[in-house]
Amino acid sequence: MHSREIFNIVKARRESLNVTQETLAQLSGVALRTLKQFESGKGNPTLQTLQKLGDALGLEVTVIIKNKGIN
Amino acid sequence: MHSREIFNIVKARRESLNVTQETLAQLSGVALRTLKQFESGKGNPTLQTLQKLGDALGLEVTVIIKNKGIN
DNA sequence: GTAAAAAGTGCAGCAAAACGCACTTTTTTA
DNA sequence: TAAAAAAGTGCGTTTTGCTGCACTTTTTAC
Repeated sequence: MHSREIFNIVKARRESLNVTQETLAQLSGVALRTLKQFESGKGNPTLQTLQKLGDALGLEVTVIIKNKGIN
Repeated sequence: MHSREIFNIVKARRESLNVTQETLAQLSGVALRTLKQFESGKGNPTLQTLQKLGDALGLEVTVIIKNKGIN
């Protein structure tokens, strides 16, 4: 599970845009409390929630599924 | 939201391995009912649930986040 | 150094993801 | 084509992601 890394990217992006958690919450439709959880490294987000954050931050969120090793 | 496509990949993979929904449920730890929902195109999975299915199917599940357009 | 802004946290409630069960429908196979 | 296996569905329960509120801590700006 690499949700920690995902949250870090979201946070970095938000900061690089000079946007507060509160503003991002409003823009994305994800609750401030939820954002705070994510940025402090907790949580198991749904695809929909990730998508909302990505949309608001101008990020393209894609799930890649590929074979592991030889098949 | 491309969860539909993700579910299709999971289903295709399961079928190519000749594994039933029931067996995949056991192997992955995701409930049979939940799998059925997914494969019939419904649901908004968490990263953890996707990961469980990927693990059981020998698939690598990765979330890619990249900039949209010019930044 | 202090006030304001932003970020982090505990707690409780709600909505929905995940689940189990019983049943029906579709597909497979003998 | 009948029986068995697999897949799909309705419904109720449990679990947990998401939320709001109140508060504390940290960071920023004056």
